[in-house]
Amino acid sequence: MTQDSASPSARRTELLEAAYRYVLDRGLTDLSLRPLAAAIGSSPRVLLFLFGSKDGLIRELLARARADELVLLDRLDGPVGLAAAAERLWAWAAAPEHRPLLRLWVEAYGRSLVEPDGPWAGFAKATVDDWLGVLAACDPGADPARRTLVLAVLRGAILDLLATGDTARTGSALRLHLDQLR
Amino acid sequence: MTQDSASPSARRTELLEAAYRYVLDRGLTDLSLRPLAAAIGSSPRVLLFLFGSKDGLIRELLARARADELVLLDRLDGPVGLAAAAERLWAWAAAPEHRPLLRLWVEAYGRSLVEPDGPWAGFAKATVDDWLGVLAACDPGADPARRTLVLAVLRGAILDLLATGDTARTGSALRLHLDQLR
DNA sequence: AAGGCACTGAAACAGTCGTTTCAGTTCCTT
DNA sequence: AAGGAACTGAAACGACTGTTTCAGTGCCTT
Repeated sequence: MTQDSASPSARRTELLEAAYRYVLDRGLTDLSLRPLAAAIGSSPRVLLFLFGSKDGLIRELLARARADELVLLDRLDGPVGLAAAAERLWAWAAAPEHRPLLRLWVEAYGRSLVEPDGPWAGFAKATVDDWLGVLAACDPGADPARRTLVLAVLRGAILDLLATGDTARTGSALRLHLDQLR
Repeated sequence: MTQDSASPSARRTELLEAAYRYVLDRGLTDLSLRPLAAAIGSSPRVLLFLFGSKDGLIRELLARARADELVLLDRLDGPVGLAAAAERLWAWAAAPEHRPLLRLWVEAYGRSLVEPDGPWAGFAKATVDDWLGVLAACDPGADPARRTLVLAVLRGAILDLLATGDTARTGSALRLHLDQLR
């Protein structure tokens, strides 16, 4: 009757991609099947058939967003050092075209803290581990506190940037930290 | 018929306080009038009468949360220096009893980024300004980039702490930054 | 005593929600 | 030709949403 995530049929991935673009600028919180289906040329019936439930769809959307993030993280897996890694991560995060993804990220992060059950479960923790893992790969043998600090600076600067749009101020704060880092 | 925020009647502030405690551990996103009213010994009718609308209630709840935060910020208004201010702010943020407030804060922050209209409007920007203003008061004449960096470290560490609960690692990351700061 | 103000209960309104039921398509395999 | 997947449309289900209508309570002031 329904279908789980094991068989990513063509139509399924096509609709997931369309839904992903949809939530990137409308957010996940008020997501509703009927408006979503209408916007991406489908129907609630089909979405439910392909994803099992709304929660199933949301899980896939979160996984899709995380995949977008991991594509970036995989591009700097060499042991280039903490400062260089932070510099490249910030260059990516500060790019205007990635802002919808970062907004979605903050939304899902907050949601998974308040509502530990449901499809959000573990999202916040998972992304912390993702980033810390990459930073560890970039600078093996470094102090975990150092990695945690770099991650905090990046995340805090992203929060600031998303709220104020002040690329200059947030960027100079980050550069200040990079200087302290070497 | 209804009543605006100009006259904070006794019953009104009493219910607001009860509702505030309620959202502190259930979150704002799935807030619904009937369950809320039942939990705090009221009725949807009364909440709507006292706050005008659900959005009005949410606005008041966000203002209430921000007030809680400002109480803290007001306690260190002397020009004690950036490092000392950061140290005290972290001591406050890392305390377990403030975790519900911080969770609520992240939730509202993310929501106000995705949905710039409605009662959330401007919440993220407002709290950035709040904190930056306090840091400016603690260390007048300092480089704005320095203040932005300190704020980013605090916020990033809070995000990490909320997701992982790892007080030791986040705390040592923050102490590392404090050392670099002096 | 009378009027008005602050508050409240019960019920209904119109709308949306996720999900299900039933009934088909289309297409590929045997 | 037959059968079974994969997919789809239309409509309904029950539950829930914020909000409104109507009808009251008490209580304080004049």
